[in-house]
Amino acid sequence: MKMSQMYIPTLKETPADAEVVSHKLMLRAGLMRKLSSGVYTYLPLGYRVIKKFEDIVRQEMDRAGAQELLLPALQPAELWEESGRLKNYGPELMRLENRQGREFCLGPTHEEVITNLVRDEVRSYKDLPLNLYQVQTKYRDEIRPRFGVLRGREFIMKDAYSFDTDQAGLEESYQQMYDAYQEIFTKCALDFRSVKADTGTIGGKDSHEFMALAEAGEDIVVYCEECGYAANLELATSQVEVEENEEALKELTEVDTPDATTMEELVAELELPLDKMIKALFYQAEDEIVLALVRGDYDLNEIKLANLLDVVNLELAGEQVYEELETVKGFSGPVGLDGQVKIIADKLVMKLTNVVSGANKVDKHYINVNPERDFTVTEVADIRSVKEGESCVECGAGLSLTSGIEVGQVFKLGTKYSQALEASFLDENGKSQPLVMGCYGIGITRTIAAVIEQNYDQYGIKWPKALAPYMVHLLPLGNDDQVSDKTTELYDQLSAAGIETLVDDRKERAGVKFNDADLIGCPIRITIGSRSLAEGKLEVKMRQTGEELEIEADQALTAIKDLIAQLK
RNA sequence: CGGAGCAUGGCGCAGUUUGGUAGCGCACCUGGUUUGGGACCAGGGGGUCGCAGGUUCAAAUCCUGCUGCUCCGACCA
Repeated sequence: MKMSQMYIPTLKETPADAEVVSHKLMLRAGLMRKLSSGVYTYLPLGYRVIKKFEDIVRQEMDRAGAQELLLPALQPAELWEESGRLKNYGPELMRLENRQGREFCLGPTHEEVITNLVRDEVRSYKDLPLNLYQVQTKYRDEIRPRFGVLRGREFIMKDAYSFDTDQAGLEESYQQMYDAYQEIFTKCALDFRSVKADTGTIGGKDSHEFMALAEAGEDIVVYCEECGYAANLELATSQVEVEENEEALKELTEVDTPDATTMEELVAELELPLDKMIKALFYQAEDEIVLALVRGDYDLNEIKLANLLDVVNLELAGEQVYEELETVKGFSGPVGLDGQVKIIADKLVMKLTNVVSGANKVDKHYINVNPERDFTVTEVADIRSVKEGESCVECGAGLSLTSGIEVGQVFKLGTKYSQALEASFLDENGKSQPLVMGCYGIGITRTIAAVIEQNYDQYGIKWPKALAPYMVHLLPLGNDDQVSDKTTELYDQLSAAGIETLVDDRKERAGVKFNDADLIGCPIRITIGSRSLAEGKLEVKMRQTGEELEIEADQALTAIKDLIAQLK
């Protein structure tokens, strides 16, 4: 393709509102433009990359036995009412109304629609297993879109749904998808990990996320180098050694702690370490009030708490809760509240001796608080977030934490949707059974951004072979006839060989062409200049490695094929 | 939703404090010179200063309301 005929609006300056690398480079390299917050137009070059990735995904999905279809983005709200998610999905769901006042939503995911389809069409176990997928634009009414395409209101996703007769079938379908995902992300040369994950509002039992490791990621991956354990921080667990404390129990005493409403202030006021304190947080867990306790040096893990309580909506309690329980924000604690409210304590809290907690009075805390003696709890559980260096539950080695971008997730849904939407089939005995489902998503646009986050330098993008918009970028320099003849000849040869090639035939100076080539990031750049051409040579620069070499002009095609074979 | 900020030509910004006929760089168009890492000279086009009110002889500038966007937080398949 000739650059003079293609719309590739590169930017010399970085747009002011771009924060992360992938966002900046996608704008600068002319891959996309913003229409409004979290909504982007994909320009020809960007759309090429998207199609490249979609094709890899399609190829692997088809290979795994899934069939492509296309479901509507516009969905009737009743369907979501039926599954119970109209409420549970909450404000994230992009809702709209037509002129008759009929309610619709724009699909953030398609469990309802696909289940609705399948319940009408699949009657017999003979039709199963079935795996259907689509590549589609999804919508989420994000409170705050950010990081370009990493968190948008509109984004492209591949989603697949499997239907099986029983749990064993689901396990198999799940494994097939899991393996396909490994294949897909490996082909993109992504540095990724599959991790155990929470299922959130999608629901279901087991789930894995595929995480591209990158600074810009909004998720935290906890992993063990020794045994390969890996989980999202949302549900990661660890072992923590606690020394048996032989200390004698001291008398519970109320002390003055003026204005010490945070853990840090309390540490300063009482001159005691964080691990000698109990952090007490009130939560509104749907209809119930819960007091959650963690050791002072830990963060409470809300996902773990929500899962333990089996609620979808969990948020920090409001002012009226403190009034009802006659306690004070910043000075709350479990002493005296047991029996009045459900108290969930982290395991580590129960091992504490003579520690500090709020006295439920303004400017007062208790010292020498002891679990069991001074308060009892409803339940003891793991509700803290793992910290770096703690021991792996599988093998005992030290755990590491790193940030990741979630590029894919697989779920064992089970019968959640098939029961809610009454999607069943007749088994061998003529008995009606709910379909056993799985669902499997890949964020197409997000993966592109993740790939850029892992492959760039100060000059621009360094595309891996599989996603490069063009494999070869020809840069003819000057308006020498020999140069343009050689360029045309090589372009024709490459095209005939099926090698996608971009030719910078613009009337631009060398510097402009070099800089745009670095920015766009095609793996192989070939400079055709009169200087080296006089010696029968072409200059090659490999974008991924920065390696520069010369090749014989009349053997160029063979040499380029070899170079392509070496690319990652 | 809480806090902060921004909105001036396609992009990046100055001008707003102290009201007086809208400017710079890049990009774009024309001509010329250049031509291997974002050229130079000369000329040129392009802006209801986010929107709506108000104050004033006079508003990009002051006041009120609204909208959009960005950042921090909360939230988040």
